[in-house]
Amino acid sequence: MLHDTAIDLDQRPDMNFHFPQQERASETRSLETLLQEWPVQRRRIHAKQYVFRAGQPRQSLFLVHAGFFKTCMISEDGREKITGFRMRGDLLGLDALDMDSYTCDAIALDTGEIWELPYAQLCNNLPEFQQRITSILAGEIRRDWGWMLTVGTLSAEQRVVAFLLDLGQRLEALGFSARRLMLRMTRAELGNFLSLKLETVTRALSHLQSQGMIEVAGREIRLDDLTGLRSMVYGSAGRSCH
Amino acid sequence: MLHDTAIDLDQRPDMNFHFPQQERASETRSLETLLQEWPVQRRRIHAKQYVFRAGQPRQSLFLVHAGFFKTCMISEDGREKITGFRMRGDLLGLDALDMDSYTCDAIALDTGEIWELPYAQLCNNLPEFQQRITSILAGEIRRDWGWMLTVGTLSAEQRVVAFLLDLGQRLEALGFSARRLMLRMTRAELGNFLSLKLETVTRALSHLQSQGMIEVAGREIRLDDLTGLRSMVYGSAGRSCH
DNA sequence: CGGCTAGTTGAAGACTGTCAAAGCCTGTGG
DNA sequence: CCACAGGCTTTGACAGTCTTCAACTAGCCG
Repeated sequence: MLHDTAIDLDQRPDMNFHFPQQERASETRSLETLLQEWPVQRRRIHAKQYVFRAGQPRQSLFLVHAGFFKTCMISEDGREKITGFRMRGDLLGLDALDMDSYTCDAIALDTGEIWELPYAQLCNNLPEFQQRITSILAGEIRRDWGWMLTVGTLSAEQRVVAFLLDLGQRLEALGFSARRLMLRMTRAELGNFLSLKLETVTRALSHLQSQGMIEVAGREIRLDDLTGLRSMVYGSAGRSCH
Repeated sequence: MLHDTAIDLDQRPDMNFHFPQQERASETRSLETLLQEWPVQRRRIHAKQYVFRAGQPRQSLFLVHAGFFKTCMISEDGREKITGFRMRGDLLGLDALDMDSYTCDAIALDTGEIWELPYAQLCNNLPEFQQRITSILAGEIRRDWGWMLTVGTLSAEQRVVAFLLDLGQRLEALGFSARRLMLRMTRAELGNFLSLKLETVTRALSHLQSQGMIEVAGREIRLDDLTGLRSMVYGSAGRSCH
């Protein structure tokens, strides 16, 4: 296995690796720091388990401590959309802060651990907390807009590349390798997030591999040509979709 | 002209219409109520004028008081994505609350007026304010996710219908007709928001008109068959795109 | 071993994009 | 007042990317 975000929690009791000067990372550290004085409730979660479902009464916010999660919305008529993949340091339930029931599903993609944050309590007692939440919310909006831009203006293959690069970057911020990725989601889930069909994702990965830019072995993906990959997304190459 | 959100501000000095029990509307009212004791700076804006640009130092938050705006992101290589159309009661600059420069552009699509909110000051002096902002941010995330779902899972024509219905609903919440829409954006802008080309938008509108569901006259659009339109989006009809 | 899920690959088809031309509307200027 | 330029919209024909449908393989587990 190339790397592992979730298993062996107990062998690695404190995963406080170096945190690069990333915006997200610094926010996260502060959050975890803030929480050290608070008796947060930890919860172990297994793959395919729901952290919460849309419609359930909202009690808390959840901080991902380990593992890999997806959040997704389902329309009345059954259309589903994954709104994001969440890992250590991410918060689950942000979208429902002002509601009394959750508005999306949060589902574990592998074994993990989440910390339950009593939102109202923390707001009242920790002056910094609300401000921090505001920052995180704004960051989530920027991230969403970034994906709207990516999905709306790039070709299938470019979207896949953008996803791989983003995932690598996020993993790197957590102290893992940015080039050796272990996908925790199926091709269908990845496609759903990128607004592609699973076959298209497969084809994109195969094609990238045939070009020598990545190496694919099921869900293990190695990024061989980072600069090449970046130029596919940020460079002027690619079909002018908009 | 079917209706008008922007012009004749002065003939209509106080547009405090009835506010339905919409989540957004109630938030908005509170905001405007809160602000009555504060000397906000009003600014008149004309079509195509920027409220702010990405990269400019962030000073304030802007509340749209009248007019129609778009917010959009532009990638380094020039790809552009409209992240939303904003009207009375919406806030501009939310995405950059924790940054010291704006991260998107905000551009007026017609004449309007915005109120400049000194964010830091209001946070410090109005206990409710920060909480309200949190709610609005969470609402924005839900809205974004909703559009990600719409754009990611519906066909071109369905997306256009979803947009028209949403716009009608928003206008209704402001006291206007939900069936007589005056589009303030070009076909290209509408297409950009929906991740479609302008020709596709035109074709969708033409086709809907040929089916007798709407009536198109340039940017004036009348929704003739609301239930039919709704069934196109929420019903099980439409190609199974995902 | 059989069944199941996940992934890969191929061929055909569909929706949407691309390119092009023409109509429409507005505002400007003669 | 009309002409004209420029931007926006509409429509058509064609092309292309992505989806759809299908078959096949691989890995996992009872």
